[in-house]
Amino acid sequence: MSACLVSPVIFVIITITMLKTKKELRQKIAARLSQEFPLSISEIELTPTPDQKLGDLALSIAFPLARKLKTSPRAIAERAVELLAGIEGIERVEVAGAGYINLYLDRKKFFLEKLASPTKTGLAPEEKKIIVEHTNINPNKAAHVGHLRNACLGDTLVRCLKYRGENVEVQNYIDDTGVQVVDVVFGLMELEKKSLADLNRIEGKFDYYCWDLYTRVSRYLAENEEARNRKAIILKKIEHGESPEADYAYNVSRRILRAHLATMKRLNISYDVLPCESSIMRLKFWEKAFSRLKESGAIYFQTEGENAGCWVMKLEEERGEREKIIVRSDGTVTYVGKDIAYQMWKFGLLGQDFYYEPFIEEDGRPVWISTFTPTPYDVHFGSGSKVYNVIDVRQSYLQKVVVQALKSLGYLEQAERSIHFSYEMVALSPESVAEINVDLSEEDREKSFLEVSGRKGVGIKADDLLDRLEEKALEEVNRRNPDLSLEIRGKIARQIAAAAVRYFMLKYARNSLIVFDFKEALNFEGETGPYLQYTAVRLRSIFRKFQERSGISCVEFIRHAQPEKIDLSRLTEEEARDFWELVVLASSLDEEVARAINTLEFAGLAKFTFNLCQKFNSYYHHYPILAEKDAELQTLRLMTIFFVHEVLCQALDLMGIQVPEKM
RNA sequence: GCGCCCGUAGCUCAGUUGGAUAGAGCGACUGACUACGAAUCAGUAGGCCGCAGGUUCGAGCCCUGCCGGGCGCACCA
Repeated sequence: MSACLVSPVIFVIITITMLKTKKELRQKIAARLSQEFPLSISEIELTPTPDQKLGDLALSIAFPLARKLKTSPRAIAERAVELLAGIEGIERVEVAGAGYINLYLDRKKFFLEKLASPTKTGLAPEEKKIIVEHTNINPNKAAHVGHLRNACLGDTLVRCLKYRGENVEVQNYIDDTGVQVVDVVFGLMELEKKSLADLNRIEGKFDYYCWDLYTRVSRYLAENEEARNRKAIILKKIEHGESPEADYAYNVSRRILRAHLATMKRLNISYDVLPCESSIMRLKFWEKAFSRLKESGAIYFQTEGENAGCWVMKLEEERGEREKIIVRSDGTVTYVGKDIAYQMWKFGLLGQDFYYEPFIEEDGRPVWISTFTPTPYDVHFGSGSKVYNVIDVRQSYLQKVVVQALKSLGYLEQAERSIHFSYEMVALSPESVAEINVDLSEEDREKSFLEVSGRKGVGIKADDLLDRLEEKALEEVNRRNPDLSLEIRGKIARQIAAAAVRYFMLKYARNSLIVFDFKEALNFEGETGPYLQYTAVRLRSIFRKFQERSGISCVEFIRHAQPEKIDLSRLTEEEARDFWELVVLASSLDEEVARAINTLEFAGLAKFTFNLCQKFNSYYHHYPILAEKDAELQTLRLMTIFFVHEVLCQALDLMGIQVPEKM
């Protein structure tokens, strides 16, 4: 809530005990109805009505009951209405249509309760410690838009979990010894003949430099078979920490990692710890996991067929003979194997931890990186009770293998609590590809969208996108607020650019493939991040002007207003409707967050925030606030938009969107 | 071939676990700034919810079969 203008706590005194949650209401309803009907609380579902005229909440239990009891739904609904009379906080109950039971809330009570604590009412933590792993970009090239989707989803999950009160640890796994890094090392050593000292003399954006080098190496390796053997030797040396190859890998991966962290910082995304694959290898996490997997029979040695000489695993619920190779015939472990060891460590099942040292400092707090040699720092990570892995849908099969390994080892609970937060990939529209100067094959040219490929250099770099957004935002800010200092204008432009990206990545359901298009991503109007920011800025502008004109802050003013004097019947029918719609919508943030976490669907949270802004903008357009002469009306409207503002700020914060001071 | 996902307005997408009259944004067309900020608002047009069956009081949502598209099924990560 630090992003907000005012404190969320207002001291409105409410004498009557209020209905805290929908759950309580359901319990009360169940208690009443079960006197006469065969019902349990799980069957009591309160859904919003399609129209405010039909009340606020609807029960449709009369339909299934009518079937069971062989009477008409209408008759049941009528009896139910009698039974439900006089529940606290419910003004009245009515039958509608063929047998819907509609509840009308006591508006004044409801509003005052919400105003007293605008955010954070019903949610409570459910886990001891939650680990969220996201971003995980190979440290061999610049971050691209696909990575942004991962990081935005992951970071929003983190923020929502923290809002629920969870203890969350954010991990960003660094595959610093994998083949992708090796490719770049190969390019530097073999193609460019650069010494380690030369590396440090490379000017400009190092991640961009490697982006190009990586595609060159990929092409070279595809064309030169003998070179692949030389690359394999480099890979082995890096895994065993031999000089100078390992030094190259270290140098490249750390430098690019810094670039990635800087990119994510532009989006207000940060991490607690950076576990490295090099640490997993050198501390022999895998060996430990391997012996356990062998003992339990989770994996077995294949002696015949095409997988002869490999350690393999089978997926339980899979038919057929398909085996997943965990250890190759040359004795080296595959990526999945390392991932199994890593997942075990996350749950604290290895009985061993990394060593850590500070890598960079963000907001006065160190971001720790794992090491394989002892350090003087007494910090520990891992040992979560629940783990979310944010990885795109293409890795579903491998994630299943990891979970299967936990199951086979007897860690059923941990297997149950290993959540693959999967989402569809980001592809590129032909128009966007045309802007980045890559030569495409005939085949690719035919497609309606193109998959991002680091190897081919097909991708929109995250920093390029952010730069373009900032540039465009700055133009707008310069035009609208020319009197602000250059520094402030720059800051606002950066905030707008970040909001545009974050909202863009969130507004699509996770199963929806995003075909990235510059025209859409660069839009600041309509359903976009800047629209949300603009709404919040206007709200604050009203509060600021209120204070300038009245000499008292909005919070103070509301604190001294006497709630019992609020008279909703003074509103016209139209205003009463608009007021109530706004209040009911704003009151559902908790539900939205709970749903987002449960379904891992953050598009709903994004749409909720957007709808709230739309409703507010419309309300604001219709009803004067500062210009309102009637003091009572003004107070009520001020209270209303104050409540909306609190909720809006909280929602924006959950999406990592900041509110600029001006726009 | 097997597995997972997706087909909703011209375009891009929502649709709260099966509820009442299918919603937004963009684009198109009309209107509204001597300002509580027009990055806004008010309005118009635009739909066999891929097709065909089924389940039931009720289906965009569940089941089956087609049609069309995407992804995965590496001793790559």
